[in-house]
Amino acid sequence: MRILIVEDEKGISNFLKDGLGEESFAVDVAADGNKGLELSTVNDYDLILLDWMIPGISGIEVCRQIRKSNSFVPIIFLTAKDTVSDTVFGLEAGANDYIKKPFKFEELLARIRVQLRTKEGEQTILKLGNVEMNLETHQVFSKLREVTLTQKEFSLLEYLIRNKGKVCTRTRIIEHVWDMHFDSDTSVIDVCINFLRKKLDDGSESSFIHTIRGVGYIAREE
Amino acid sequence: MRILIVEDEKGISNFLKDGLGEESFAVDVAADGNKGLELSTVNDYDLILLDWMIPGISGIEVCRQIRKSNSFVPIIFLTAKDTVSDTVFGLEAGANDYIKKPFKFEELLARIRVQLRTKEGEQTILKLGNVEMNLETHQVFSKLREVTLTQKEFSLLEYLIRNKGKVCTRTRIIEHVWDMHFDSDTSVIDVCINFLRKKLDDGSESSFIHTIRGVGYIAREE
DNA sequence: GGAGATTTTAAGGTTCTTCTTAGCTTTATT
DNA sequence: AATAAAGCTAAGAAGAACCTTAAAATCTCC
Repeated sequence: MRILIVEDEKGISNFLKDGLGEESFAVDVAADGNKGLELSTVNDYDLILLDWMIPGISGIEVCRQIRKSNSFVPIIFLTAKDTVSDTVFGLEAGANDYIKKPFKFEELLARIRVQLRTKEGEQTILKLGNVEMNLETHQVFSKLREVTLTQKEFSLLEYLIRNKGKVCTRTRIIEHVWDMHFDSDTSVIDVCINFLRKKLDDGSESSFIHTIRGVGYIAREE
Repeated sequence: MRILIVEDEKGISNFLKDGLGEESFAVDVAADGNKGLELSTVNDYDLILLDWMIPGISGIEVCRQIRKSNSFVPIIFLTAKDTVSDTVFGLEAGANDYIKKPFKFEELLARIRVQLRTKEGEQTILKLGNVEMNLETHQVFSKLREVTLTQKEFSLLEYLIRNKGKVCTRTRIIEHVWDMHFDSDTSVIDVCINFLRKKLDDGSESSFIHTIRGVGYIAREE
């Protein structure tokens, strides 16, 4: 799960980044509106935390722009104000929720979970054949035995399983899991796939991650 | 499906070439305006990606020239700028769409698909007689039995089936399935057709890929 | 700041794809 | 029936893509 924080006050953004990191979200931070908008177009976030008052383009305008580009990513406003008109403005601009500063971290977390749940349809467990991954606890089981995966391995597996039955091209994988955009000459994917297969396959059996030569990989049952 | 990329930054053009290759497009690259214009007159592309700022003739001028020669090939501009006037200029010069750098690869892909009118969901499965190909999973079935094809075999089959009932001349096949650097005096097609027939036909029956002597091939039911 | 873990790079080996070649078969023409 | 042209097939060479491993670089957490 990947979250973008658009917030100029270093104190708050660090606090959020650390807190959310501990909850095992991948977190990016943008310190102003322009940067925030750019990151949100380039990357694929599961949720965006947007401060109302930021340098550059205002939060509300960032929100409007994102919606204009046909993205339905959940957006939660962080606002110091609490007037009715502001709230209305925010929701009209396409926000899903807002929280008034100062807030308790637990409360924010609860609201984030609400947004992600409606988006994911309560899906915290992904399954494919013998492999089961719990997104909340970050645990992975293969044939009921627990397997320890690193961050990268975990996201790669998550991407493959979310797209099970479809080919994941190398380019798509690099974009979604590594967040690289114009770097085609790398073999990180091969290595990471290698690790995954080693950790998840029980020796004899052939991998459920199939290679499609010249294209990419696909996760398939059976 | 064949695409021309006119782009001087090696990093970007390589990235695009690889990514589109994985989506089973045949891709040519031109590093400047003159080369781009030349290739576009010599070859028959299904779509052109045109960078705005390139050495030699500018992207916009290339676009104008192509249109002047009465070609209606879809053109998508890659642009770093985003002012209204630039967009207007581009569209006036005859572009069909434009995308602002930096962009997500999949967004570009979506726009390409729109131009080629092969929207996802509509055409992910191609059928002809007993043969069925799923473009998303890269799987091919013949009489319900799965068959493994290589990249080239896959693209060739795709081209034949997309044009089912029509004669595909050798020249067209070479142009659309292979990329440039090809002398006409080669028998790659024969060989590839041969493989396809072997893999897809169940022995006794005659192939659904018919040879038209002196012209090319045609895929026909029954 | 250092130890350990993670991630990336690099290189060699292996496998698979693609292309070429060449001899053979079919078809068309005289 | 002979000849030529076009296509078919098989086998092998060249090349690309992938796998594997190890070591280097980077990140994390005391």
